[in-house]
Amino acid sequence: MKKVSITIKEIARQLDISKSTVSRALRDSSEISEETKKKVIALAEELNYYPNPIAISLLKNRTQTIGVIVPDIANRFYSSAIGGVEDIAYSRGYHTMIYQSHELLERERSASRHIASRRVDGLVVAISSQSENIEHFVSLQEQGIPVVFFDRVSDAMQTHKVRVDDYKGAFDATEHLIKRGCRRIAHIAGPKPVSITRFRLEGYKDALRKYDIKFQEEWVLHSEITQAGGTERTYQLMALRERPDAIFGASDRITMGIHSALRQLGYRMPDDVAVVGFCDLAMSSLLDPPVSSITQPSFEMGQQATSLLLDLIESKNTPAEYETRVLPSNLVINKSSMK
Amino acid sequence: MKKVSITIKEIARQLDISKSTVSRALRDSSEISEETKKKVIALAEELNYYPNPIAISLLKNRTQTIGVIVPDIANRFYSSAIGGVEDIAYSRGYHTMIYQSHELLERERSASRHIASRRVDGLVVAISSQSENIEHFVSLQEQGIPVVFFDRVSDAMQTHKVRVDDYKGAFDATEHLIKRGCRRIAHIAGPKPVSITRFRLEGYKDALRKYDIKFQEEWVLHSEITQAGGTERTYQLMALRERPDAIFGASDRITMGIHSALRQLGYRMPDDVAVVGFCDLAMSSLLDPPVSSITQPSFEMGQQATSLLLDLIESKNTPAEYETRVLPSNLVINKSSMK
DNA sequence: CTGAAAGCGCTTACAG
DNA sequence: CTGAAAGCGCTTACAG
Repeated sequence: MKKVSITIKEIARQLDISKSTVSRALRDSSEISEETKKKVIALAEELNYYPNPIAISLLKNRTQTIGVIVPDIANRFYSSAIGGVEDIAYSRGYHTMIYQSHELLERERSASRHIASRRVDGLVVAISSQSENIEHFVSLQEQGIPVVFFDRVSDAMQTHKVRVDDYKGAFDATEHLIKRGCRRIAHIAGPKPVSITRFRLEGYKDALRKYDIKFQEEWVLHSEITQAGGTERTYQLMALRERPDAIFGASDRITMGIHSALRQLGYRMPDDVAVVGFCDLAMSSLLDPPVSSITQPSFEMGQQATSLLLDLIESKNTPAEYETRVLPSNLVINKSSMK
Repeated sequence: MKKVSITIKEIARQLDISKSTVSRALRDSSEISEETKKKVIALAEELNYYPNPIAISLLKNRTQTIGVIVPDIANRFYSSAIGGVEDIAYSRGYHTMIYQSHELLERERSASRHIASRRVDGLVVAISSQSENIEHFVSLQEQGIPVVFFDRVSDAMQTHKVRVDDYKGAFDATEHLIKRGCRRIAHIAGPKPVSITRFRLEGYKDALRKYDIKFQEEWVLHSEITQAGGTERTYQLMALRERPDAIFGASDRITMGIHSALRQLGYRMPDDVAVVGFCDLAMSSLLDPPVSSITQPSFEMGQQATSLLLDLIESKNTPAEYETRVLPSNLVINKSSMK
C-alpha cells in the first residue's frame, strides 16, 4: 500500500510561488503579505495539508516525543501514572511512547537502545526490580537524552526523581496496626535491590521502635512483586512457631497474595490476622474483607516527573541542581485491619 | 540540552572516503571491497554509530512503527492483547505506539490524527464503545494507512478483523446456567453500539430458545462497561417482582459490579443467584466466591491482528479479500455457578 | 515582501 | 570498486 501525502512543494506549484513563501505563510511569518498568507492557508486546508513531522524532526533533531518505561502496564499504579504522563505531555505538545520492562533488565536495555536510536527527546522511568545496574540510563543521559525517575529511583544517577513518601507510608501503616493492638507484626517486603523496599522497611522498623516493640528478623520476608510471591511468603509466616497477628504487605500484588493465602488457610481478617498493604484502592475494596491500604498519588507522580522532564528537555543546559520530590501517601483504613 | 550524534559524514571524513561508500559499506553492499567494508564497520563500532531512523523514514516514507488504540490499558484484556501486538511487532522489526481512547470518540479521533501526521505505518484498534461513527478510521485507510480491528469490530469498514466467538461464548455460558437448573437467567449486556454486545446477546437468546425457556425483555439490561454500571443494573434486576436466579455479565468490569452488588444485598452465590461473566481469570479467582468466566485469548488476538496488519503494510496492493478471524473462547467453571 | 540555496542524515540511480 | 549528485519535506539565513 502506498501513502500519498501532500507537501509544501505541491502547494507552491499550484499557487505558482516558492516553497519558502509557502513555508513562511504557514508559520504565519510577519514578513509575508496578508494576501499571500490567506491564499496559502486556504489551499492548505482544502488540500488537507499537514506538515511532515519527520522532516521537522530531521531538521530540529527533536522528535517531540518522550518515552516511558514501566515494569508492567497492567498494574494500575503504573497505568494511572502513565495517565499523568500523557496528561502533561499532550498539553505541552509532546507524544508518549510506552514501553514495558516486565521487570527484566534486558528488556529495559532494549527499550533504552530503541529510545536512543529513535532520537526520543527524553525518558520517564520506573526502574525494573531486576536492574541493579543502570548504565543504560546513564548512557542515555550522556547522549543528551534526559532521564527522570519516578516511583523506583536509584542513587546511582544524578537526575530529577519523583517518589512517594514510602518511609512515612510504611510508618503510618505499622503504627496503625500497633494502635489496633497488634504486637506481632510481620512485613512482606519487595525485592531487595528496589529503592522503595528499603524505605518501606525502614518505616516499618522505626514504627516498631517508637512503641518499643522488638524487631524480629524472621518476621520480615522478601518477595517478588507477584501474587504468588505474597502467597508463598504468607505460608512461611503462618508456619512459624510464633505466628504474626498482622501482616503488612509492600505492594498490591503481594497483598493480594497475602489475602488469598490467609483465606485459604482459614484465618479471619482482621480477627486472626490484620492486614494492611500498599494497594490500589479500587482493587482492595473488591476483596473480602476489603483491605486497608496506603494509597499513592500515581497520576500526580506521572505528571510531576513529566513536567520535570520537559523542563530538562527544553532548557539549554544541565540544571545547577537536580530535584527529588517526595509526595505524600495516604492510609485508608478498611475492614481488614479494623480490630 | 544538546544531542550530538555521529553521522555517516563524520565516518567518511575520518576515513577520507565518500558518504556514499560509507553508506554502502554499512549496508554490506556487494559492490564495496571487503577491505573498505572492514574499515568502515570498525570505525562505526568504535564511534558507536547508529543510523538516524528519522532520515530513513523521510526517505522511505515509512516509520517502522504501528499504532494500537484500546479503550483502556489498565484493563487486563487489553494490556494482554497489547502484549501480543508487541510480540509480533518487535519480531518483525516494528515499534509500537500505544494510545488510550478512554471510550471517548474525541480521544480516538485525536489519536487517529496523530497517527496520520506521524506517518505511522498502520493501526490495530479496538473501537471505543462510544464510536458509532468511524469515519476517522476510514479516512486513515484512504490515506494508505491500513487499519485492522480486533475485539470490537465494525461492519462499517472493509478490513481485516479479529474477534472472539462472542456468540458461542455467550451461548455456552447460558447453556451452562440452564443445565445447572437456572430458569430465570438475566443478562447485563454492554452498550448497544458495540458489536460484541449484539453477538453476546444473540448467543444468550439462542441458548434460551434451545431449551424452550421464554426470553423476557426485562431481564436484559444494557450497561456501561464499568463496575458501577454492573452494580446499578443488578439493583434493578433484583428489585424485579420476579427475581432472576442467575445473572450473566457481559464484561469483567460489569461482572465485578454484579458480584459486589449481590454480596452487598445479602444474596449468596450460587445458591440464590448463579453468576457467570466474560472475565479475566486472574481477577475472577480473587473474588469470593470465585466467578465462572468465559475467557478470551487476548494475547493471541493481539498477535493475529498485528500479523494481518503487517501483511497489509508490507504488501504493495490491497488484498482481494479481507479476512475476519473468529477465535474460540473458553468457559471456566468456578464456584459462583456450581449449583 | 519573495525567492534561490543550503542543509538536516541518509540512500541510490548514474557515471566513471 | 568508488564518488558526485539528486532527493525525501521541511526551515532559514542570505539576497534582492
